[in-house]
Amino acid sequence: MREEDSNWFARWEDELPPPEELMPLSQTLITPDLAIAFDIPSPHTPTAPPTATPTTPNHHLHHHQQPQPQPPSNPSPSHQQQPSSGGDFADSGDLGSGAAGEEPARTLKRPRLVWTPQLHKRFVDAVAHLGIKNAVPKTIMQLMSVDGLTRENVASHLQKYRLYLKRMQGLSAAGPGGGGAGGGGSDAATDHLFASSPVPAHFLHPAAAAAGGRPNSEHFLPFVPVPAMHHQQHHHQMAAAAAGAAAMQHAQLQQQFHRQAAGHFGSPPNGHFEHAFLSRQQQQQQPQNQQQPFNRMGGGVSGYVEDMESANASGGRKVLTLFPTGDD
DNA sequence: CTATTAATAT
DNA sequence: AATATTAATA
Repeated sequence: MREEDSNWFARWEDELPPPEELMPLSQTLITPDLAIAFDIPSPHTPTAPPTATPTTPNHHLHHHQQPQPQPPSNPSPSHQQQPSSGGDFADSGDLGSGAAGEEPARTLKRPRLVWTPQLHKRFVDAVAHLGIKNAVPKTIMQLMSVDGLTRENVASHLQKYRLYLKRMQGLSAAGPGGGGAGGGGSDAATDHLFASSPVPAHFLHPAAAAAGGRPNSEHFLPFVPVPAMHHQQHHHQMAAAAAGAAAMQHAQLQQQFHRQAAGHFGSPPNGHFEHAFLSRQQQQQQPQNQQQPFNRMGGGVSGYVEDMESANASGGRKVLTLFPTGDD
């Protein structure tokens, strides 16, 4: 137990690849152009959209970072969204009456971020590396270097993560002595995702860490090898990846999901996954056009992941799934 | 004014 | 339930 404490950070670097090697993390941003092209509607129907047209989960939006007006250079025919049977474009008709006459297209809403175990791991590593003190959203986000990740994303996750930690501490301290039924488990269905990554000891036993060895970096570790974001604007640029690589990732992801979130969208009859990933995508400044040949690969992988789940009353939900650096 | 956290909404 | 968004506060 203690030993781990002593070297937990010795290997963190091992797990966290330097930015130089920072594997092509990927970001998953919807392509505004695509959306616009498709006339993604912004149904101002706050009250339950009708039955059909689930593809219009948009309401209003207002905030931050979305890379510049994504170069429309993506008029590419990569419409391979969902091979739903031919001519399914029918639904793009005029979805949401509002679409016409409004220009919500410009302001696109970002798909929900899906915290994959990998992402979460990066998160935990970053938090651990920073130490509870500095583990604030912004810093974590920077350390994670996951392009596309926003501060709010991290903040939200952090909030939940803290709750999880607390829950664990409570259980640990008070002793699960309860019958077990009411106590709630630290693993299993209660915290599926969180349980998948080991929580650094100091997080659970801050006292012990402080009292004994204090592996907390807190002051050393120059980290932040990340390009650094100066303002609050990221630039996302899509780079075309090798089709093979992308395909592989795709396959991997599917596998992963099958074993990890198998209960989420793996098996449901109406659950489908159409995940795609990008490749290199750090914050770089590039001419606003110059999009690579994009993913016109045979597989049909898009630069972002767009998945709709009709399992929710929310209607269509786009899911953004970032991809981990591949170290794991 | 910006970032963080807590609360709340979807 | 998992994330997002808002509100209040530091």
